[in-house]
Amino acid sequence: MPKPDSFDNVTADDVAVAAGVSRWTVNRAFKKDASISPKTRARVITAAQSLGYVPDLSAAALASTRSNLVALLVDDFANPHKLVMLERLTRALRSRGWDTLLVNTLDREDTAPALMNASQRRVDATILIGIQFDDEVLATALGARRFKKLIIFARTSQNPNTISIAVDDEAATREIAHYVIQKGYRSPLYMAGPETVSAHLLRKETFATIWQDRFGVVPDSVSVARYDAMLAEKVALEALQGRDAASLPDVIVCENDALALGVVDTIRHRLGLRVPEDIAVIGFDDVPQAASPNYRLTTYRQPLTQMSNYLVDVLESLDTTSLDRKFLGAMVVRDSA
Amino acid sequence: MPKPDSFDNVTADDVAVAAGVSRWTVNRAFKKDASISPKTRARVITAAQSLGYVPDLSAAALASTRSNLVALLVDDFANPHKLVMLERLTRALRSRGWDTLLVNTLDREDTAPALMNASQRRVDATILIGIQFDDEVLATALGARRFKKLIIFARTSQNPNTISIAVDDEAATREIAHYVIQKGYRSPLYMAGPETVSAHLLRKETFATIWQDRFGVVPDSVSVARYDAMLAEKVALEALQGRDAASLPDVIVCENDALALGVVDTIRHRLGLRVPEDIAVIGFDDVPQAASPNYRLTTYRQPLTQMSNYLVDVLESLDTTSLDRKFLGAMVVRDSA
DNA sequence: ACATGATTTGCACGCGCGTGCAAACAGTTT
DNA sequence: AAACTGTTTGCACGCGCGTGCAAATCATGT
Repeated sequence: MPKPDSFDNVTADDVAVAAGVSRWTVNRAFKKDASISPKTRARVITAAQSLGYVPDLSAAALASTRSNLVALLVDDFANPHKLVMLERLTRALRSRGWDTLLVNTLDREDTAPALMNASQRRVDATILIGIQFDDEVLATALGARRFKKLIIFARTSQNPNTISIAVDDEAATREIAHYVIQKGYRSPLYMAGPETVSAHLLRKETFATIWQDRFGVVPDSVSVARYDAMLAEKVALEALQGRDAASLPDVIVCENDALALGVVDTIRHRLGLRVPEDIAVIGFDDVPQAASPNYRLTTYRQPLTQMSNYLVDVLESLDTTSLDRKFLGAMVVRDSA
Repeated sequence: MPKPDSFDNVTADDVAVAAGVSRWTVNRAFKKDASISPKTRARVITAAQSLGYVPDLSAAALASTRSNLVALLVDDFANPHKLVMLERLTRALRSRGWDTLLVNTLDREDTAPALMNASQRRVDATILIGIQFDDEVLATALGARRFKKLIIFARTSQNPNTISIAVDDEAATREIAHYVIQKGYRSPLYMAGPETVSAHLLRKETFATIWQDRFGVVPDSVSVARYDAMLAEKVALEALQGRDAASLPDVIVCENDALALGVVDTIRHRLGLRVPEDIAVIGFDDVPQAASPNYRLTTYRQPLTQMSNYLVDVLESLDTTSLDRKFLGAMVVRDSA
């Protein structure tokens, strides 16, 4: 049973004497594109392996201006899509040599401390994939110049000095709206998620605009305080129960799948109606469950892998500090609408 | 647009001159239980705030033997329970001052590099919540003495020099088995997940033993290569289709909810049968969807919050390097069995 | 063999803070 | 006022590596 103090610290110096080179040559051997001859590198690596040496990245971070570390600020854990995002992002980051600090933004008040926390670890960038941050906090963070890069992922931010990498909500919603119209639905209900101040999904507004342009009326809508299927169930029930068949919507367009799944459950199990025959449902994100034979949800898929890889590109570009990049996804038509 | 090089570095020295104290006093002011008078601490904090200073944790980690950082090695992202685990763990860790390095173990071969990677960041502990690591990798890691603590969370490991914090699988399975028996089911099918060498769920073995003791026969079982509802759907279909009613199981006991959800879908949508009338289903974990009106899954809930907090206790206890702690959960009876 | 240019190697200094101890200080007692 | 005790503050040194440049080495041509 090794005692904690027996934790050995093989440093580059140890490897240096073993390989008969200087300490700097040792570190060079572990650095891509470093000026070192293949022979010495091989010798150093061999010596390092026999000693069990690996470079200490936290010392490297201290000495240089880069850490190869990013902070990922997350909340909204009730949304199954978060798991997919986490997987895709960490995969892209790790496979290209970046480490990820996962920060659970505990509640709305914790956003500022969480940002601070990230900066204390010398991260090269802070990525926001939550929904709780607001303009004020963002502005403060940017004002303190503590962040090399502030990246808002999968949401659009109008904030300058901010990098946003997201799906083109307008184009996506246009596609959805046209599908709804083409399928002959005429009394839609839009179910939106929580309102965030600084980073936004333009879905609801876009849908409303398109609908109004076409039919002259603003479609009904409801809003759910969290992206949570169970909450969406409740809200949908409150919005729909007691209505007679004629006054029910013929389609419910949801801001994302988390909401849509709850809506489908309510339609079937609380209202005793059929999807899509009585009420159709459309989601957004194409979470894994959307494909289940139970839901067969018609939805819209974001190119998450592509977006994640682009994010790493941005990390590696030294100068980018402000950007608003949009990606096109694709509709996934199944049976729910 | 602030240039990257304008990234200011307020250090403790700057605060020291501003507050008229030494640099060490500044760092003490930010350290709990440090020997410093309330007055000077207040003065220092004020000066620090006006300068926008926060201690640099990566420098602190370099200078001391502790980093307040843990690595969390994850895979198995198809399992929705992972999201719950991530939330609970990061919440417990962060609210008690620990930061989390999220490492996506890309594939089985990546486990060793991932462990290495964690050690390069000077983490105080490495937590495994994935399922891909095997004995060999673990032994190597432990042999290299690069880890102060190796914690296996939500799985049991017989490996010495390892800390495992998990639910008591035997007790849980016993409870489930007794429920099955008491409800009158007599031809169960056990659906197990992938076999992992080093950390194990004792569920299947326990269930089989209990059943055999009671009825003298080993229950049928199938195994699914990943905790993935879609894959479970397929495996269940292959196992069940073509059988006549008499030879179908009356209950399918699943190693966890990820599998159980897929099984329910198959029973209903591929076989056209009812749950629980034709075939009952039992899961494990109580993932959020298990409560949906669509599934109403009977399952077993692990005390994740309690387990997470205990994990932090272990982190804070300096000497623990080997431990096997088990928690009791509770059955959640719904409609699926 | 010598000169030339290209490649490879070595090094002084600093990144920001922790450790452990010694010096300074404050508060109390006689 | 001196002596004593406990608290608060200051400091030399080191954690392991990167930066940028100078020195050394190598490959090549004449």
